[in-house]
Amino acid sequence: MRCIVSGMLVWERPEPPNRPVLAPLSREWIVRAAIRLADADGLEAVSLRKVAAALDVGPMRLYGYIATKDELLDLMVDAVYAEIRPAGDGWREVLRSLAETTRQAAHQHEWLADLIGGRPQLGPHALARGEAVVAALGGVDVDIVMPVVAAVDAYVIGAVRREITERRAERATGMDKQQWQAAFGPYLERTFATGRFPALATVVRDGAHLDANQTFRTGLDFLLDGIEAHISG
Amino acid sequence: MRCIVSGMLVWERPEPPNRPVLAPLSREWIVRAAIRLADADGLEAVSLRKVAAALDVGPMRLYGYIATKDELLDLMVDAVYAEIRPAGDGWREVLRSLAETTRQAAHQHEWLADLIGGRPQLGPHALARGEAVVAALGGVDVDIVMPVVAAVDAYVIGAVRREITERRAERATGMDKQQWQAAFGPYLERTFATGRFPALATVVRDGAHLDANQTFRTGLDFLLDGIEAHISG
DNA sequence: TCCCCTTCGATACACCGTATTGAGCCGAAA
DNA sequence: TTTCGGCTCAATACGGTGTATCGAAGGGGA
Repeated sequence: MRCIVSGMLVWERPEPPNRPVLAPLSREWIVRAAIRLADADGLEAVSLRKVAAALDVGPMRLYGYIATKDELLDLMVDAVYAEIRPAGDGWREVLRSLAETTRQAAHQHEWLADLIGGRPQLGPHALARGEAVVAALGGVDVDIVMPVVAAVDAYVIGAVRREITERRAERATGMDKQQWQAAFGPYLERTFATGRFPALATVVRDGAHLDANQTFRTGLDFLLDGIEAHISG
Repeated sequence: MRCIVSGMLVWERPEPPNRPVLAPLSREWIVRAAIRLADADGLEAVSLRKVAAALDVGPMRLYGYIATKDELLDLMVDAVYAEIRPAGDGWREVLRSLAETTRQAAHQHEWLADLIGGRPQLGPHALARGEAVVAALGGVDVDIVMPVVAAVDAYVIGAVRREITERRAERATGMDKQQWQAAFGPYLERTFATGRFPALATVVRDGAHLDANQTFRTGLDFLLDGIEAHISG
């Protein structure tokens, strides 16, 4: 008697499940599949089951490469950090480039807005980004490099988050800005009509309305101007 | 035969489920219970089932007051915005107070870091906060009020997010800063020892290390200095 | 050739948000 | 006064989640 399983004869048994070629796998493939899902349908479309299905693999296979779903999210963020490489001459251009490329990355991967700043970034690509920034800031006093980079990072995180959030809200109601204003306009009109927010109403009605690019750059310029005063002033 | 349910006689039937006093409920109670849960055990401890249980109520009762869990989260954030009221004389003190009180709110409700900036804030308390800020900035050119407030908001969102994230990481590994450095120190040591991040290693080793308060205020001062140049310069 | 031991992935579990639906109550018609 | 129809409301049910468990399959010694 040789290796008869559960009493069935060979003929009755299905082909052995360990196909000679079991789908090869790697952390990178997993992360790429997850990013593909997130780019297409948002972060909530990323589940271990769906990622595994996209790779034609059982869900638990993934646990050979990652210990937890959070780790997968960390890897996704680190993969995006690989795209962020500030460039330019002088500290100001480097920091502006840092901010702009981060923003661009968030535009390409909107789910980044949900994760950025949400957990410590110690992955190789995040560190490489940090190295590139700090190296390019070589002329700056070593004692203020960290707070300066931290401030720019903080601003970018918050600005990107709000920008993507607003973009989603617009997309959710209709499709373009017209529809959004048509949807929320009445609510705000009604709210402002109560007279409880006079100053706010004035600013919203009379103030200049900047587009997303202008808003981001204006705030960034504020920050860089303030930094400049401490670096060269 | 009057009103006999499922063939049981009165004596066998339990007391009618519509007790004369069915637990009273309101949006505010629901939100308060949710915030209590989140304060105690983090955002992931907030589930409609647990909130309902805390109120001694069936989960579906909540849907009479909120349409979706996201709405509950919105209400939680708006409830915290009620605590945020900037004060002070002059635009600079108002904006600094705005940033500091927001940060304090996040310290009392760490889960705020997970939500802030993550969805449009149009609730009454958020609008009231906006009104207070804008009203206190009466002397500022109406065309730059919005970008200025947006910039400060963006910085605060990002800074708070990173700060809370770091605090959690420290708490997760051990309990205090010593333990954290003992846990991640070796990893960073090893990583820096590879020589791949020389500039970063230099800054981390030689640069001044600011605590959380100093880091927050330093970045905020950068931003406010830059704003000042545009307002009064 | 047999057996242990490791590996690994299918099954199972606890939990989630919420759609469905059936039961119970109220008001109107008979 | 009784009956019936519509409505409200919450218990059940459903499809999904992340991951612990564990039994089966394969490989390496004896």
